[in-house]
Amino acid sequence: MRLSKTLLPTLKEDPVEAQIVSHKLMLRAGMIRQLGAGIYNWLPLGLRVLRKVENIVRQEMDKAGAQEVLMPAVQPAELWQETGRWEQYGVELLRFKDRGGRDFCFGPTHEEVITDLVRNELRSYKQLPANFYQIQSKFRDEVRPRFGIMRGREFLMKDAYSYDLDQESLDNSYDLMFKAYQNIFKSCGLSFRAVEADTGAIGGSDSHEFHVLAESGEDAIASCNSCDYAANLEKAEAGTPKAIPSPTKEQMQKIATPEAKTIDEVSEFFTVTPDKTVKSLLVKTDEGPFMLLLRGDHELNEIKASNFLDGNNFSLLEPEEVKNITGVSVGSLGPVGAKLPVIADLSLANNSGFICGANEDGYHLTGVNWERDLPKPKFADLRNVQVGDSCSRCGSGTLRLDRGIEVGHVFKLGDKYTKSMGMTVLNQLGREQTPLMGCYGIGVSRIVAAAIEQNHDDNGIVWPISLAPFHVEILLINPKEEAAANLANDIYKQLQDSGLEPLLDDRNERIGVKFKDADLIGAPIRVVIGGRGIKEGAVEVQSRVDGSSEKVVLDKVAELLINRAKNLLSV
RNA sequence: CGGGGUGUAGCGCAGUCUGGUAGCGCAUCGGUUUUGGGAACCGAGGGCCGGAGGUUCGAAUCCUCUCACCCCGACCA
Repeated sequence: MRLSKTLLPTLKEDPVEAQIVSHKLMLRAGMIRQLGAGIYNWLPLGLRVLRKVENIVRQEMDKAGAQEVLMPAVQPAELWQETGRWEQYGVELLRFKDRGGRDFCFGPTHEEVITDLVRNELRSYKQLPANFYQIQSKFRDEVRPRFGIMRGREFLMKDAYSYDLDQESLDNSYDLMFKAYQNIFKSCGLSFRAVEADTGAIGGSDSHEFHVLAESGEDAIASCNSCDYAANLEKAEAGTPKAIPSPTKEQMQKIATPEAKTIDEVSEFFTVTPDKTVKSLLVKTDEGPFMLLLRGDHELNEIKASNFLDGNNFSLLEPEEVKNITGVSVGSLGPVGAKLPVIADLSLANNSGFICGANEDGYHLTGVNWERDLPKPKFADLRNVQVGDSCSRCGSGTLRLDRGIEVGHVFKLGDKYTKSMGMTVLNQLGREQTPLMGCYGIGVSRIVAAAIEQNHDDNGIVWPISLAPFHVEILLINPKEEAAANLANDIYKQLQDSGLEPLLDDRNERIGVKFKDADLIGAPIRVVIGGRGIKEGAVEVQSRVDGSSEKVVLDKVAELLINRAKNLLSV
């Protein structure tokens, strides 16, 4: 591609609306432009990268035996009503009516559409297992779109849906996808991690997320330093920490603590570390209010709590509600004498002599013991794991926390959709049987942003070659110098003929501008061609990755560039 | 949905408090000189000052309503 004939509007300054590196760089490098909140135009440079990701995904999906289809973006409400999701899905589902007043939505996902298709077309167990995928624009009316295409409302997604006759076959299909995903992210040149995940409202048994590790990630990932356990913080199981025994066999005492409300204040008041204290939180579900107990230095995991309580509409109570229900302020709540059902985190099971609120404003209890001072409550894993916690899987390792960007998610859905939509096939016995389903998503457009988060420096993007919009950039210092221009054109053509994608900066710009833009755009290899080099009989080949450069004699340049690019591509 | 902020040239902003029909830098176009890390000079074009209504002799500026976008929080297959 010749830069003189390409829309590549680079920006010198950081756009004010961009918060994270990838968003800034995508705007500055002229890859995208915003049209509305969470909605973006893809310019030529950005589209080239997007297509690279798409093709990698397509190749691996095909290799794994999935069949590509293309479903409509616009879907009739009837399908969603069949599975009940028309009501359940909430505000993120963009709904609208057609001319005749019929309800439609812009698809945020396609379980209903694909299941409708296959229930009409698949009749026999002989047609299973089957896996269909598409690469398509989705729309989710995010409450708060942000970070450019990282969390946009319209985005490009690869979604795949598998159908199997039984659990064993589903496990196998899931495994195939899991491996395909590893190949995909590896091919994209990303540093990633597969982690166990909560299945959320979509339901199902097993679920893994694939995360690109990056500081700007919106998710926290816990992983063990000894075994291969890794999980989203939402899901990560807490091991049981060592009991914190009471320093003395003291009796329970009520102490006036007029100024101490928060855990920090209470710990300071009693001059103990926060892990000697217990915090009491009030939550509610449809079933009513509950009191949850956590060690003072621990944090509530609302997903675990919500799953354990098994009610809908889980939420923390507001301070005013707490006061209304218990007659006590938030800062003095405690389990002794509490009239609500109490559930305590596992880490408290063996503790004794702890400090907690006295259920009376301005007072705390010290030296509290289970059974002696209050009945033993139910125990459950309610907290977020912390750095340094022992691993619940292997018991010997400890956990670390990293930030991750979720770029893929695989689920075993079971019969949730096939059953509600009445999909059956005939089995070996000639009986109707409801197949089991799996679904597998990849955020194609998000991968572009994630790749930049992981591959950039102060000057711009440093593409892994598999995603690079161009393999080699040729910087022609002065297009008016005929010898240099001829050489540049000649190299350009040779690169193209060898199947590579070169970018020729043949603009009538000063070399400084070209260098700056080349840094931004981030082609892995570049070559600088000017009159001086031609006179010396050698031009400079540079690496965007490590900034190294070397002089190469003129008649070897094209060959060297081709070999170098192909080497990088084959790794 | 709650809180905060911003809308003035393609981009970044000043002007708004204190009303007199708009300015700076970058970018763009023409010219001259330059040409190995974001050039210099000369000249030029480009604005329903987010929108609607109101106050006023007169509104980017004051008032009312509205729309859009950004940030924090809540929420989140």
